[in-house]
Amino acid sequence: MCGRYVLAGDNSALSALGSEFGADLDPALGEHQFRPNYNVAPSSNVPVVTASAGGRVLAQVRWGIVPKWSKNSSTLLINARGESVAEKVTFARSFATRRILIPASGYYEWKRPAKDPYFISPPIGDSRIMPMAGLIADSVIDGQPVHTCAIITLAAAPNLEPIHDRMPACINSKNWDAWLDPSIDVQAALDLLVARTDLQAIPVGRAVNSVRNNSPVLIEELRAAD
DNA sequence: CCAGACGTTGTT
DNA sequence: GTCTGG
DNA sequence: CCAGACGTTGTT
DNA sequence: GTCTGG
Repeated sequence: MCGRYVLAGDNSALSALGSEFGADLDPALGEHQFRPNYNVAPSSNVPVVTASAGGRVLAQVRWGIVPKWSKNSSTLLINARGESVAEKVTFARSFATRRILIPASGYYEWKRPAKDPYFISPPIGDSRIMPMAGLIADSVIDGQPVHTCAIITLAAAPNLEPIHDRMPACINSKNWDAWLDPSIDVQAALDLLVARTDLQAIPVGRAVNSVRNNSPVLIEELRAAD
């Protein structure tokens, strides 16, 4: 699954990324500054690329959908299974019309049973960004309407399976346009979900466990003693 | 008809 | 709210 | 996802 | 054990 990830880019990097996606910064963000985040956790606000009337926008939404039927806000849907996302009542409408890309440099996984943490990312030299497939929903949190998102997951690629059996779905860059287009067929959108086979996993230190820790050190490969 | 799930992951 | 299970 | 609180009254 | 916070 994907319950913690990394977005190393700062404001300028994300602006550059924005142009890569053909996206402008959401005017609603004002002078908002994006900072590199080596420990992105559920319930935090994350940058996402969405389609908008005028083209595409790099906006900020809260990670974790709180379903409308949920009385408290403790039900956080941070992932949606690609195998069923188009059918589940909770996700179907969002999947059909509100697909997004969630920029990431890589993500963390905790290998059971010891919960050894790993950082999983594109190979060195490859594009430093790995946009994950996601969707947006409208939630109500503390009585306020909030845009929230979830990351779509698939069965893990064979090389990652020893660590965990799920992984975030990605979209080939040539298909970003189609993915973000709310008018394409649901089946066509499903067909764009990819379980990348070229990601690399490296063991990292347990410092990543605590979200209070947030620095590039977290994604350095663990050597010798833990 | 009403009750209870509705989501994911991991664990039992 | 809406669907499924009993 | 994991970490850390989870409780009250009164005192500093 | 379970909930909240990050």
